[in-house]
Amino acid sequence: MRIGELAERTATSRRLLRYYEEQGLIIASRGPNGYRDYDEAAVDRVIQVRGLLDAGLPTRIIKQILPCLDKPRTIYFPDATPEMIATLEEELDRMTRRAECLLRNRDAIAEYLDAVREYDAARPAGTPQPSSASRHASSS
Amino acid sequence: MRIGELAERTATSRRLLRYYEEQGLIIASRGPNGYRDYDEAAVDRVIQVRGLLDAGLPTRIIKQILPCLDKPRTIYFPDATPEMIATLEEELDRMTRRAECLLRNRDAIAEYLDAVREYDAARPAGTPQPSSASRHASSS
DNA sequence: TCGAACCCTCACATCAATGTGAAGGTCTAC
DNA sequence: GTAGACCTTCACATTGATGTGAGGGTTCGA
Repeated sequence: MRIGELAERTATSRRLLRYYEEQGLIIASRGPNGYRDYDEAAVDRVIQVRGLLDAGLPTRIIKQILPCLDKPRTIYFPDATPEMIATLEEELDRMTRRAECLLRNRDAIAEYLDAVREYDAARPAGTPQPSSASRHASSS
Repeated sequence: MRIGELAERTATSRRLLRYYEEQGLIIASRGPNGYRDYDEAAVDRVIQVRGLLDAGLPTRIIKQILPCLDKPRTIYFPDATPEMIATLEEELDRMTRRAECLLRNRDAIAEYLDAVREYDAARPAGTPQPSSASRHASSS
């Protein structure tokens, strides 16, 4: 498929696809006219890249870890340099911490929303609003 | 405490602290000389902001959700506009998806690392490396 | 054969999160 | 009272992920 289709199927701008290629995150063969040519797998690949990017990893890191994540359980240790293993371990850590933080804050938001919904349910439309509500007390 | 101490205690540059303040993420009172003056709670606050930032939320959003996350279970619904609730719900979703992606990829990396370690354990130093290993087959 | 809809590269613009440094005030200790 | 270590604001630089547009080729259908 050409870049336009890939862009549409991954909800990613052409510009970004070219950028990802430039960063070595995806590869494309070229037709005789110079047009990029992608295979089916590129769709998943792009989606994964976007996921990692959205998860906060920089392209530099994604490029390093991507080969280890190839879906068809390809175990190819040969080019796993110790340096790269170190990067992976580090990033694993960082991701875990990031996810924890994310979930912690997410739960806090969810809790808040629940409380708000309960409040709204108990006090349907038109109920007078207290101009300024309970202020906090204890620290940290 | 003054900005220097806060910077040290949160491992955040002074510049960034001023930036967060500019973005409305933290507040500081001022001494008679114009120096910023932070209370104990600022430390946690900054750490939380950094966490959210690291989790991928832009300052714009953090500013909106931060008041709902105040630790001492402060329930103050009055200023929870419907618009803000919507933002929260949206962000909640986004965070959940982000966390999922993060964990999915983290697990994939962990799995890979485990496999590598097993491989290394079975084949201690000096074992000949196959120049190029198994390539994948199935698609997607 | 013309126009629309693709594609290419190149390059500059933008935005958020940061760094860095200049020019200057304040506080403290010697 | 002066040096050093703080602080202030202002402003420009940078980096990574993107947008946008110019200038130009290709493909295809009317």
